[in-house]
Amino acid sequence: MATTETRRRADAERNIAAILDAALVCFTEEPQASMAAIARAAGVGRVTLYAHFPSREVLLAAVLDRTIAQAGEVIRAAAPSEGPATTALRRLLRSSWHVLDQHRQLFDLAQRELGSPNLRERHRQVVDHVEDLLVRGQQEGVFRTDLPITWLVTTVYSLLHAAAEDVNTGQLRADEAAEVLEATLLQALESR
Amino acid sequence: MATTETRRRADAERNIAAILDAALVCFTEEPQASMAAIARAAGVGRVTLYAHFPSREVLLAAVLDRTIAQAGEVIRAAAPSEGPATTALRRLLRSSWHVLDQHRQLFDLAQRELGSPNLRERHRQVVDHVEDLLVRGQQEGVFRTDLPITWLVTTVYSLLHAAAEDVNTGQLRADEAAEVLEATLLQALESR
DNA sequence: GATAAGTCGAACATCACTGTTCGACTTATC
DNA sequence: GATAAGTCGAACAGTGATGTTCGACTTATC
Repeated sequence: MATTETRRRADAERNIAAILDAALVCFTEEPQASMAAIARAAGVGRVTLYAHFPSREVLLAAVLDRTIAQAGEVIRAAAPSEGPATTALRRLLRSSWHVLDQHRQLFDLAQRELGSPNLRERHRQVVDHVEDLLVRGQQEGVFRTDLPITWLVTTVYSLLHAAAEDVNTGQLRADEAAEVLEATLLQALESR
Repeated sequence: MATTETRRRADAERNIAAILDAALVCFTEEPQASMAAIARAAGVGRVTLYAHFPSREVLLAAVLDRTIAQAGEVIRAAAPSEGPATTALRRLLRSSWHVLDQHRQLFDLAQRELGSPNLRERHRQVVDHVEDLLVRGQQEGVFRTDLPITWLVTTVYSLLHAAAEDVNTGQLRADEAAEVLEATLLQALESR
């Protein structure tokens, strides 16, 4: 698939994966994480890190790409355009609140550090799935129409993120998160 | 009130106020704002900044203290323990969503940069007002009781912050914010 | 209008992070 | 088991932030 010139060795491949894993964790839990800290977390020398990702910017972009791809897959798997909007939203929350939150946090970071105009495109592709679902719910008459649609999207992402944070700080159990989110969001979005 | 040894000169007093104003803005819109940037924003030399606030840490603490005090006053002015819980929440949102958001953001920053155990106390004093109000609403039977109270508090702060951010990015007009927040929160919290 | 208080720019030391180079070493791969 | 690919520590230069010091200057205050 990705063979530029010579094939990569197996251990290099493993290290790259370890670095991306570690970088995702580091970036999301501490946005200013240094390259040294990421290398340490990945169990890899700093030089090796730079061998694969020539700059912090490149690494961040790589992590972002990978997370966007994952988010895309997870959303597609939840089939947000199938069945009634409420049950579709339920499915989406159950399967992907965590991935969507990572995506959101990385996007915030990338926007600050890369100041990206083209980035917005890729972000849209993920956000739009949620927006489409909400619009569909409005057309079905189950979601409220008295507020701007952008605000409804914001509401979903905002509570998603809040739940993820509460899980991180131990205020909420991970297995409760989807349930609590569902109960809160469905009622908040419901049409009267 | 605060005369340690000799009285401060009027221009010094003015500069301190300008610095605190500028620091609040800088910290909330860019958490890693440098001391040089803050000094520039305050229209003051870097040395003057250090003359009044010997370190970044001290400055942040001062900004935090001031914001907590403001938040306390604003909340007290909204009389959250008077009248029905729903109208009290309405009053609180109308008068103080902006201040409460600044408080939240500064608290996040302070928690990261100062790693504060004692800070939590001061934070509590502000958060508790919201929590008390929510508990009161539960007792009155108007707010839902099927979710952890901590999550309800999180919901309020999270949407507060989301609205503030949407105002910052121009997605929401400042004069709409309170209304939109009110519509979303009252429905999300409502008991069935 | 004298004096103390305050401001400010320039320059300094220190520190942490970024990214790079080197050379020795290890390990996958054929 | 030879070779190329990959790892790694040490050491380097560059940058940008934090605090500090100095000395000249301005400005409240009595």
